[in-house]
Order: sequence, then structure tokens, then C-alpha cells
Amino acid sequence: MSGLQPVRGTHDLLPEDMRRHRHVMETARRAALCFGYQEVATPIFEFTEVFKRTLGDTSDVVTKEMYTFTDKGGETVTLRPENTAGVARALISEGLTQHLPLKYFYAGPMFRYERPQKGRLRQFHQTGIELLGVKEPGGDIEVIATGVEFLRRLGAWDRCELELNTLGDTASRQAYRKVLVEYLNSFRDRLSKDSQERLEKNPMRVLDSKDEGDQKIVANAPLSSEYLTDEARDFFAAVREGLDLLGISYTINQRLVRGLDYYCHTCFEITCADLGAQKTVLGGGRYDGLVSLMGGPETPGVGWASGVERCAMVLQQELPAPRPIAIVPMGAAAERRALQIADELRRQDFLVDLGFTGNMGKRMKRANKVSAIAAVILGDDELARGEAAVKLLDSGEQKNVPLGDLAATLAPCR
RNA sequence: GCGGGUGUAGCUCAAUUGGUUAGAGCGCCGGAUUGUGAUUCCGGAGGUUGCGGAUUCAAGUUCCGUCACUCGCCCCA
Repeated sequence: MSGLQPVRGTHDLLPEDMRRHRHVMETARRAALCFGYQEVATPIFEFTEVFKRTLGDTSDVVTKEMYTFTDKGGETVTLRPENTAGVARALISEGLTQHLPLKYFYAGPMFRYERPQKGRLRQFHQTGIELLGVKEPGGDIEVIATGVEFLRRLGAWDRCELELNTLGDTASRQAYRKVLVEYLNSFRDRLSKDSQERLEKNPMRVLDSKDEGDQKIVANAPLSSEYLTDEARDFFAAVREGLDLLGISYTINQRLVRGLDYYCHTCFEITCADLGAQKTVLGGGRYDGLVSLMGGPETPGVGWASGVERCAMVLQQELPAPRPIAIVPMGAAAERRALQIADELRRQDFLVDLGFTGNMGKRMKRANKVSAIAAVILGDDELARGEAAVKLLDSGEQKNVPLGDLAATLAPCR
């Protein structure tokens, strides 16, 4: 092996992987399109402030995971760790708040400086949707339904589980947070070291600690559902009713939280058990505070993001390469003619493989190797008669056809 | 950032307690086969044993460091 390695946590997508990758993105895009979402692309890097301000100073993403550097103009820029901040920024800088509601889909690379493991990379890809300007619970329902439809189309939904929770509105959150911190503080010394830190920075996080001792304490902790305002309670009930109407099953997980302050009301995660520790395949929620936090007008938003690599791992189905038609010329004259024939067929959208070297045996071998569906054999005899021999490689059946009928004959091989 | 496991050919794996020139299968290239993709037969290329250091007469094998992968923690898609 050579000393040349890809940067840690990055990987190459060779054709087989790339087909799965593309299939995942296309499936997501198509599902989103069916719900009225249009594809957008924001830059893969932004001024560092865009992420710092939106993700908060205590989140892991900001404190240890950002790829940040100074460009030649002295600007501090960051490779995007997620796409919601970029979309929100675009909403403001493009003046799009005049055109609400907006429904956007995106797909592309994200970057987080983390320790890689299964399902976690430093450069990875996400698809996602953002619904902006809709404050009604119908927005949450539609966003979740879009994610479910995406996974359904992937053939993964029946192995997935949707977990749902509500964080409530600001009033609910503040009330609950106060009670929770009081409760946890009374057990402070018995909490794990990690959780003692969480208690300072992000008390809600203590709720989903994996430490056994923490879990015992958390088991008796006050529940967020008991501190919801009437509005927040009604909102969540409406979301659940919508999911019920759609026949989307879910489990309520009161310990499911989001780390960032601007999240409110609905949050959800879809996990797939056959993935290991990094099993969240799609996650999202409502972020009504984000746009205003960035300096724009009060604008509600809901959305989700889904990991393309994780989805690709969950994909069971084989995605075979498309099968071309191989042109097999014999001799210099045939080779010149083959160049033109290949060109004509390609203009008609046939997939055509024309080799560069080799005698007939070599070329037939290559045709077999690229799993060609048919070979078009051009020898002096055939050309003299204005014909080509067309051999179907699955059956071995072969017949001569006039060159003028080639496209028609090959039509079933398209 | 923390902890465990693993690194031998393109791939899957061998290589007695440290002992000569690190092997095999598959794959690849060429030939048997300048008008046919299977199979078969023959030949060939391909390795700084991840990298660096230490111990030793001698290291793929032992030790240390490092890099990468992997499983988990943290966190997340």
C-alpha cells in the first residue's frame, strides 16, 4: 500500500458506492418534490459567524467540530456542519422573507471534525428539507410525513422507528428547565462526571445520558410534558393527530431533546436498528427562533436532515450498473465505421461501450465484463453487405441486421 | 477529546516456540485462440508485511511510538 491516504474521515465513492449514494439522494429529492419542496444549494462554506451565532457557544458542533480557517482575505470561514443555518442565512440575505411560505430541499456534503466510526465521517452528506414561514402544526406533520415517505421509498421504513417529543414553547421550556435543574442539582454528587458538566451547559442533555447511574436518577425526574403551556400541549396534540390520520406510527420519547436553544415544539428522530451506535438516519424539529436569532424577522421553521451514508448502509437492494451495448469492430476499416455507429447510437441515448484496443476475443471479453446486454460485431463481410451482427449476450442469440435497422433492432436493449 | 480491537499482494487469507528467497485462492496482464463473451491449460506482473524506532546473530512474529481502520464513550445525520 502506498503512503497516499485520503484525509481521515473522508472516503472515495467508487461507482458501486456512488450508485447507492445517488439513489438515496434521488429518492429523497423525489419524495420532497412530491410534497412541493424545491431543490436549492447554499455554499458549502459560510462566514464562521453564521454557525457560531446559530449553533450557540456551548454546543459540541461549535466547540470542537467545526472546520474553520482563515482565507487569503483574512476572513474567518467555516465548512458547513449542517445546512439549516445556511438556508436561514440565504432567506435573509436574498430577501426571501417576502415570499413565505417556502419549501426547500437540499443535498450535499457537510463537515464535522469528529472521531470517525461506523456511520460517522468528517465529510459526509445530508439531504434535508426546510419549511419556512409556517407556524401551524400542519407544517410539522408535513415535514415528518415527507421524511417517512422518503424512507418508505428507500425500502427502509419498515425497519425504522420514529421517536417523537415536544420541547414546548419558550414559556414551557423555561418553566421545565427551572424544575429540572432544581431536581438534578439535588442529586448533583451522584451524577456522572459527563452529566455534571451537562447540568451546567445543557441540562436537558442529562435526560438522555447512557450512564446507568444517571438513568436511575433521571427515571424519577419531572417530565417536560407536565410543564407544557396549554398552547404547547394543543400544538403537540395536533401534530400527533395528524400523524395518526396518516397512519404513521411513532413512540413518544420524553428524553429526546435537541441541544440548541432555538429548537421548540416538535422534535423527532428516525432510527434504524441495524446500524450500530450511530443509528439515527433522519432527525429534525421545529426552530421558530432561528431566523430572528440571525437578525431576520420572526420566521417559524421546521425541517429535517438525513445522513446519506447511513441511508446507503441501510439499503438492502442491489443497484446493478446500467448495461451498455458493446461495439466490436474487426480491422481498421471497421474501427472507423464503428466510431460513427457508436456516435449515432449515443445520440439516440443508447449506452454504448466502444473499446480502444484489442482483437475480437479481447473485445468480447470486455463486453462481457462490463455486462453488456448486446454486442454489435462489425467485420469486413458484414460491412461489405451494409450489415452488422447483433449478438444478445444473455442468450447468445445472434443475427445479421442492416445498419439502417440497428437502432430499431437494439431498441429493447435500451 | 477518551477507551478497546485490528493492520501481510487489488480482494479474502496463510506463514511452527523469532530462523533461509513472505505463500495460496480469487482478480489482473499475456499466450494457447488475428470471426465470438463460459470452461480448461500455460506463462507473467504485483509486497519497503501501514510507517518509524528499539531488542536480537536473526523480527511479518517481541517492545515502544505513530498513522489508519474498526467497535464503543462524548455528540450527532
